[in-house]
Amino acid sequence: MKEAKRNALEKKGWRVGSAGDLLGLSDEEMTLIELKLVMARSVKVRRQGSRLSQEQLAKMIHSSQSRVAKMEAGDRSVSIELLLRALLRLGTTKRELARMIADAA
Amino acid sequence: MKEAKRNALEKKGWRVGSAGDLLGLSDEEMTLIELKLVMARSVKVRRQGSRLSQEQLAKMIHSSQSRVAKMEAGDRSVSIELLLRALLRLGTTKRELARMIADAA
DNA sequence: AGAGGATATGTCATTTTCGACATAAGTCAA
DNA sequence: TTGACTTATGTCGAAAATGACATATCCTCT
Repeated sequence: MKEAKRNALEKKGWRVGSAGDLLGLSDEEMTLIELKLVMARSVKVRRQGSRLSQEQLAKMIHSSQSRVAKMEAGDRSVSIELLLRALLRLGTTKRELARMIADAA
Repeated sequence: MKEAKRNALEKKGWRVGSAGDLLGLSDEEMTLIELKLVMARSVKVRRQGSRLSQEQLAKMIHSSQSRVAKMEAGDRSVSIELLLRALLRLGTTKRELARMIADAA
């Protein structure tokens, strides 16, 4: 993995290949991270496309502005469940979700 | 929703249409639940297809037999993340995951 | 410049999910 | 039947994720 990419991930709270973990993450873990990042980007694009503020989207999914911000930033503390909840609430179809996963990683 | 189906969900810990929640779950919440159940079934099928015990699969994903059992039972306490982890570890391709999501709900 | 709205970042108490363990309940061959 | 596996279910303290809140930063206006 490129150093710049690793640094970007670590900024978001991901621990990618720390000192004691010479080989880094497993393929499955990397796939999950990449999937989260794809979903995060999609949330942002879709929200902006719908001309909603983070605050408005937060209300729609019974969350908070700060959590939406973290979602879109790809923060490690955000679960796939919450990302899915947001995407579905933004009208993402199952077909689109499927495409998203197929494209991830 | 059919009463039998609701009862089956509640057995697994899901709260579907409790007394104070006359209208039941939102479409998005139902979709998430259905997705989890589809993934749960797939984990079981794939594990059995690979002739692995729950204990063996548990080790492969650094979890425990009881959690795998709960996964396959569609228990509410199991996250989509863990289900994804198991499916990926069982060799599920992104294409197959995509198909799974498109089929859900 | 300053005001107002949006977004980013950090923290915290509560809730959810976690692995682990014990144990019950199935399955099946000897 | 007995015994060895396997799976189901309940519980627990630990860890992760959550909504909420405060506050900082960033943009657009005027």
